[in-house]
Amino acid sequence: MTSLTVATWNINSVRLRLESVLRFLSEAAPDVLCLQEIKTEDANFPGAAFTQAGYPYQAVKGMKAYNGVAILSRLPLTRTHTLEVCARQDSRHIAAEVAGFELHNLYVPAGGDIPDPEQNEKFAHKLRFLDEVTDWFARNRSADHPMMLVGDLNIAPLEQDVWSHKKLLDVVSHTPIEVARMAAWQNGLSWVDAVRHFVPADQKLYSWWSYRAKDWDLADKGRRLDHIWVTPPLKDRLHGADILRPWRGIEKASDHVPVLVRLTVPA
DNA sequence: ATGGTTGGGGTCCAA
Repeated sequence: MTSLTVATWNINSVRLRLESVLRFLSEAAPDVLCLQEIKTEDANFPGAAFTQAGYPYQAVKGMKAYNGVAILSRLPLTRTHTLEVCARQDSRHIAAEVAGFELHNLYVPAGGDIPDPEQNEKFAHKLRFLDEVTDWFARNRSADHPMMLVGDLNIAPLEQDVWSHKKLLDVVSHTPIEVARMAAWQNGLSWVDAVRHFVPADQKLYSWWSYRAKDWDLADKGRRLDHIWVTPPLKDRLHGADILRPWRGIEKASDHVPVLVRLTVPA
């Protein structure tokens, strides 16, 4: 058995932050990196730079200006596919087989500001998106299938996944309605929250801090929006997880930081 | 209670 590291990072423009991604690959040395919000068409994805950095296996689903996801890997990626959730071609999902399991990389819609699907079409879309992916996994996969699901899910489900549970109950990303949707999705295939597997639920954990704070680090009003889940066959192979807060403090930082897990895989 | 910042594309939308 050997160890595999899989990381996920909402990069908020892969072209603007290319040098940061390359430094992350060099310093954290993940075997696989899943990116969200690459904000570029496939033709402009800086794939050659990643190949040169030792990540020749790549799966990219981009679009102009918005969204976009990609998987970079040291190991071969096979059976790559994408889902068009809510019949929109908005590049929010890509999946591939790697190291003997199926890896899904997702960027869930943020959902706008008003936490009411009647008044806010973006929030309605977010809820439909969650229902549709839940249904897709229920129909097409089972809990005994070795899978990992990563990405910016734009929901902070636990009380200690936000800086103030009380103050954020009406804030999109932590409302009971979307937290319930996420629980249904997670319970459907008995997905295990791989980060909380190592960190007790009463301990604060954030992966995102707003750009709008005067001092993000001092105020520390974060939320855990970025997640890594595994199905039961991978659960006992997990041996570590990290949320890399220091990446929020670099020059021209993304508002999200990398999240990673380590697991053993057959040699 | 309000407005605060960022990215991409093109003089505004999404987060």
